[in-house]
Amino acid sequence: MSIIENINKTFDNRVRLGIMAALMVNESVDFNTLKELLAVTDGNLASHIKALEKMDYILIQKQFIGKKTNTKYSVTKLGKMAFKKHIKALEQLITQQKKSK
Amino acid sequence: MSIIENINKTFDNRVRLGIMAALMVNESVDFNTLKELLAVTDGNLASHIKALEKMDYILIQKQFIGKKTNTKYSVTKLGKMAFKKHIKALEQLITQQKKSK
DNA sequence: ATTATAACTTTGCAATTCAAAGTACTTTTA
DNA sequence: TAAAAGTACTTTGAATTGCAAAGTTATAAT
Repeated sequence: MSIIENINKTFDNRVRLGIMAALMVNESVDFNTLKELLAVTDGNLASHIKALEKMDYILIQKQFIGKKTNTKYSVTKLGKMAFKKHIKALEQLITQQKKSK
Repeated sequence: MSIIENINKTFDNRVRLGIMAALMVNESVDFNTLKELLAVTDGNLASHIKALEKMDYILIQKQFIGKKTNTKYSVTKLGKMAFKKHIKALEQLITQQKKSK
């Protein structure tokens, strides 16, 4: 059993990690807020969002704010579990003990 | 200022993250131990090691154990700093507060 | 009617990742 | 002593990923 097998490949990327982190601490975050937060182009953001949605880690909700369209995202139960597992794996990785032998 | 700018791109990869983690808690680790620990092919490991060495994050030391060649690696001061900064950024990312407004 | 905003999709190139094969050198084994 | 095996790579090549830029659709403001 390798020490890195619990590290989720989906979260290898900084943008996806950032999206997930933002959604873990906020009930929902919209497209432009994420875009600003992560300093990425909209095409790039959209593609990472798509990747997370494909994994069923996040949920897309389209709405209107006044007369403007607004798309917001939230993390699913599965996404929460996956992210927590990832963080735990990172912690273990970092705090692992020296192995003797 | 983006919330992900302190996340080090070099550590986006699980293998490199694993190498660094192993070297942070062990004074040195040799090639075959890393290979086993991370469950990668030797070519793949060698290339990730090379990438870390190129950044001056790790140091290569060749020696003999008995009659066998043995290559071991250790983390440099720069590597330690970079890794710690990365971990700190991850922590901040995860524990960030809801921003109002 | 033109311009702007939102949230994309498409395109296409560049960088990354990885396994597999090849290499050089040494050592062990038959 | 010839063949096999181990160490630590390098090289090759193909697949995947990442990204910016441009294009798209639809509505809204001017």
